[in-house]
Amino acid sequence: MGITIRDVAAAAGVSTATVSRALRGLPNVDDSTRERVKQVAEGLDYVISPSASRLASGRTGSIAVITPFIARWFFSEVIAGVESVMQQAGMDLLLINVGDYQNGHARIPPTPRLRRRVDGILIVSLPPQDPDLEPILNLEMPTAMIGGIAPEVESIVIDDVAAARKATEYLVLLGHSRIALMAGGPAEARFTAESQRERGFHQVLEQNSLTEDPMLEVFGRFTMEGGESAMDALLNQPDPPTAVFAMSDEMAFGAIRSLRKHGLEPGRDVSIVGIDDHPMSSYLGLTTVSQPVTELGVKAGERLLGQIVGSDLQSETGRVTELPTELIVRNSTGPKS
Amino acid sequence: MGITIRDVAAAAGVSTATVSRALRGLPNVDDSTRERVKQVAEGLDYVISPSASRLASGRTGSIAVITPFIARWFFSEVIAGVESVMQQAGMDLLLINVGDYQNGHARIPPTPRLRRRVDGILIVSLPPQDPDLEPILNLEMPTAMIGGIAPEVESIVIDDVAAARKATEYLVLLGHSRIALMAGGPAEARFTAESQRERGFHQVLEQNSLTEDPMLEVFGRFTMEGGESAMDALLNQPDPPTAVFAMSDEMAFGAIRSLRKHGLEPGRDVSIVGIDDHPMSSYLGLTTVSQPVTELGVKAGERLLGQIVGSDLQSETGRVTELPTELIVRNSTGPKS
DNA sequence: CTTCTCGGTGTATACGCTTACAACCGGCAA
DNA sequence: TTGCCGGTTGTAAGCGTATACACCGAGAAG
Repeated sequence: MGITIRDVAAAAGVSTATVSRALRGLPNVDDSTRERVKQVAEGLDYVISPSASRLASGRTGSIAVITPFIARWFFSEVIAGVESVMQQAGMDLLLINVGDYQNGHARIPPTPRLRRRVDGILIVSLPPQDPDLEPILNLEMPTAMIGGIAPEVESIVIDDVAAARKATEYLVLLGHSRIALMAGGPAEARFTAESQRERGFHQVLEQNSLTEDPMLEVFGRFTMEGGESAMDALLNQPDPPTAVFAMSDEMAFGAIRSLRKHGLEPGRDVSIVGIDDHPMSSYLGLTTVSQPVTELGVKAGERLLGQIVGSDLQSETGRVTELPTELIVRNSTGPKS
Repeated sequence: MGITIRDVAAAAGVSTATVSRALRGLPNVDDSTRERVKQVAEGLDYVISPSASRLASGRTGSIAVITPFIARWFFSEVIAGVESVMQQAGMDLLLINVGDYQNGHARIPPTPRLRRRVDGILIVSLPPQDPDLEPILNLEMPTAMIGGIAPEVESIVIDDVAAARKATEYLVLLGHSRIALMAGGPAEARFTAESQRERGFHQVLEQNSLTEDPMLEVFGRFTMEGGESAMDALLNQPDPPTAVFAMSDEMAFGAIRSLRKHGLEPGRDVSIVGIDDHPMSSYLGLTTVSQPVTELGVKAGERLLGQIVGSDLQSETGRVTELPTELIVRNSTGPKS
């Protein structure tokens, strides 16, 4: 049915080996020969069979992207970034959604599916210490990670401690002293980023000799709804905070909504800072610490490709690349009244 | 390096053929034999080589999803839906981002990449009449489409005419007569959905004997920014509309922002209706016509799978499935003052 | 008892490409 | 003239699985 490399070889009057070499741009092919082969291949409308190529060469030409979500903003942006790199490199990307780790609905990471199927693995925002991840990391395959650091694995991250510090310091600068922390969930089973952000938050409190009130730590599951009810809870306390550092913009959106519901004005009555710079943030006037999300995907993709093609497995492994973040002041923050 | 089907066969004391049959659940294998083979395979930590399997069987076990965007809300939701189906079916999905058709930045759809690489193709929201799409549709491969209808291709859509009618009728019901239409772009190179929504809009105007003012048709490129400037333009007209039907929620968000910027209150001074029921819509109180986005992906995935496995190529082809929409009234709409 | 049927299994080839290795060829140094 | 060398090309052996076909034995049908 399909036309094969043999047809091309016959038509061009060369051997299949030469066709293979010519078409893949290998050296050791005479220019005129290569040109002729290309012409013939094009004329015959020949397209290589990936399965055959993969079987013969042992390279799969695809990488796996393992994420807890596909549709959420952060993840879809990251995936888009990775895709753009892989598209250029001619690599396929295999989307693997393991479900929401934090809430325990995770599917087990399908290690066996990966074994002979991909040349590299990109892990996005999964807790590196998760036991389910171990078999994957033990696969001895080029691997990169976004938003998490594991030994021997190349990582692309932002400086989450610094990001949290920027947010918190700004709130302190505005005169706030009762500052709430809106995390995703309790300390168990936290993403790396989450722990780091908490660390940065606490550092700043400490350096400014502010007392830490455990009542002011709430969980918003990184969703708008979660953020809203977390803020509700804060406002119902006898001595509510005057400022909130939310670990994500989406939680911050929820918090703002809660404020409005209680007749409070963000930036005047209560200050809110998020992290992300979600497209809606400028819309809602949310002060936030931006992170280059698409860029995270692009960089990680590039690094992973580097590992795969140039076998710099040795030199690159374990390297950590930090991408910059920036405080963006809008009007969800203001001086303590 | 890897262990192959031969190793399993030897260890289980059967032929490779039997192993192949046993592991894939084919009939004609004795239960006890099958069990033993499975045990051995598991014990040996055997995993099948997809490339070999694909080469031998001719099935690739993957489908292509062709979209103009990956990260935008609608598309990432659709992709998530498709992924969930494919994951269950053990199919890989190959993401192919062709870039923004409407704005002409499109990469050419990579037909050759598809030829021997996938068992089916899912086209999401691309204009079916686009000439670049023709080679893909001519591939004679199981194909499905979301948000577009082409002859001989199975389609999953919403009734865009009806959706637009619901939105527009509601505005008319509220007493509005100068109603603006916020489309994505000019009539050339429109998505199917876009044309249909325009049709529904005009139908309602006509049925209510409302005059159509060409000045009241603006373009927002389906983005928030686009919606904002389109609304700006409307408000700067000598006789601005009292209501706007936006073809997407994101444009409606922009429109609301524009209103606020001009000191106007949505729902009181100007009414706005969108389409989508984007998660932010409830947050912003946007009246909208909801569509089951993830469900579109799920259904399309299922139908495509149906074509691929059961060779009901004949019966399914050309079928159009409509998913329901619903008007959701919030407070961006109100009676004409 | 013979013949037929059919479930279970093995044999062996095909799938389409990559690549190690061998072969060839012209030029150039010895 | 001979030998060597590097660039170019061909030969052929896989890569790991699926599957058509042959085969075998046992129970059913006659």
